[in-house]
Amino acid sequence: MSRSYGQYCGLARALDVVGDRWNLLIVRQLLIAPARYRELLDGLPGVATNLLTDRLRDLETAGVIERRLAEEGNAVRYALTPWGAELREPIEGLIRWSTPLMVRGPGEDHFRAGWLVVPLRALFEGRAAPHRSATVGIAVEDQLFQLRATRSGIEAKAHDGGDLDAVLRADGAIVLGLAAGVLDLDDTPGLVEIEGDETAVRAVFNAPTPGKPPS
Amino acid sequence: MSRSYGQYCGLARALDVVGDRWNLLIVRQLLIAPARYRELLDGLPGVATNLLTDRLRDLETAGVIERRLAEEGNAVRYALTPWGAELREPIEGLIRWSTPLMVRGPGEDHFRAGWLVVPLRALFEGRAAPHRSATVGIAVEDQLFQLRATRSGIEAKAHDGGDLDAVLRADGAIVLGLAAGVLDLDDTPGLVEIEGDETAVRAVFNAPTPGKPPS
DNA sequence: CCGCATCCTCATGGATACTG
DNA sequence: CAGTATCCATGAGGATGCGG
Repeated sequence: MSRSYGQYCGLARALDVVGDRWNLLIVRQLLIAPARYRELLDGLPGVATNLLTDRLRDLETAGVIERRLAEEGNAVRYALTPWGAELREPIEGLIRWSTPLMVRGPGEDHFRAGWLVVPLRALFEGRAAPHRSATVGIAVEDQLFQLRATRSGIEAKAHDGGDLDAVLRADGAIVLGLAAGVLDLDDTPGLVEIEGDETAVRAVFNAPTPGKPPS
Repeated sequence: MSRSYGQYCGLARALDVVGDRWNLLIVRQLLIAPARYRELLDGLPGVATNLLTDRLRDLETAGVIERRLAEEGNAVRYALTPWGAELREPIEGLIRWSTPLMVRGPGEDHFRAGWLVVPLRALFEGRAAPHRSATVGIAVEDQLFQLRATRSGIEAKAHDGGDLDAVLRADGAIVLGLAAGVLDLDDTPGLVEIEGDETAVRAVFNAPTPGKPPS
């Protein structure tokens, strides 16, 4: 555990628990689904093994995550506690805030399709959708499309002006007409399954109240 | 600036900007009010002067804060940009999440009355109040009182069962019957003024959906 | 005084190799 | 597979200096 701020302030005490490097990204992975150690390593490109181990221990003793022993032999599975799962709200807030940082595209950054689960749930299931409209852009094989979620439903159009069929199915899956894949958002904690090349799907999110890009 | 996560994920890119130590606490201070360098030092007990300088530069180049030259001579004043001010939402989320960490009281931690501005605004002005009820406990000279904000107004009662007068005035100030002080929340970015001993006021917040304390 | 810049020490993070 | 152990680079924290 890192050094405490020593401040009687909710934000400071929250950061004492989840403010260390990698901690919130670990929570992001477990918001997608409970995972094994190896799955976490793969979903957190760049993390060192000793750091992941340290952070998992810290988060466990803090009560954010828990180790579950699968009935199958001795396999360990990490999952969020109910309190840890409540980090979804501030994490979704940070994701909405990050919009101006996403519009420049992925560049050389790593990408995992599973990362789409959290913002997609924020936009289509969360509180943002019923309250105010939101737009999600999905780039499929270098073409950019926009999905706009309003109270009346989901509209889709190509970024260049042409229209596109997109359906939010009754079972919660989003099917793009270009058949890039099926995003399955049915049950908590949510799991994305994408048919075809995983790296073919990129997403750019427009926040409900977008701020100014940092130039 | 610290090392980038190198992940095309909204949370990772947000943390590339505000994830470094002290960054979100600096934003907290500027959510209270624009401030001079010296005021920031006082509102961030424990920060080293070189770190504060570094972080202020990082946040400025990232577009989160800006330096304003007051017309009075050469005084520098730091303030949030519009984009930086949108960090209020995720910060309030983290503060709500931190409730189980606050109930154990301040202990040896530092305290500044100004820190109350952010959560109080979250509870009484923000989205939490109209949507669902919230309870704020304020400890005044070792006595604990609870303020409960509902759609119908503000109720107050002593923690031990006795009643207490508390008024949310039309001008936005909260006046406790015990005359501990007046919390003035009138205009953005909000300023707290407390009459009397600053350290006499402590606050414990109950989140709308409180999680389990970490034992 | 204010607003930093420099210096120093030590804890932490990162990459790689290794082990039960 | 699920971590440990090790080594090195970096960053945090405290003290002090310094120009305006």
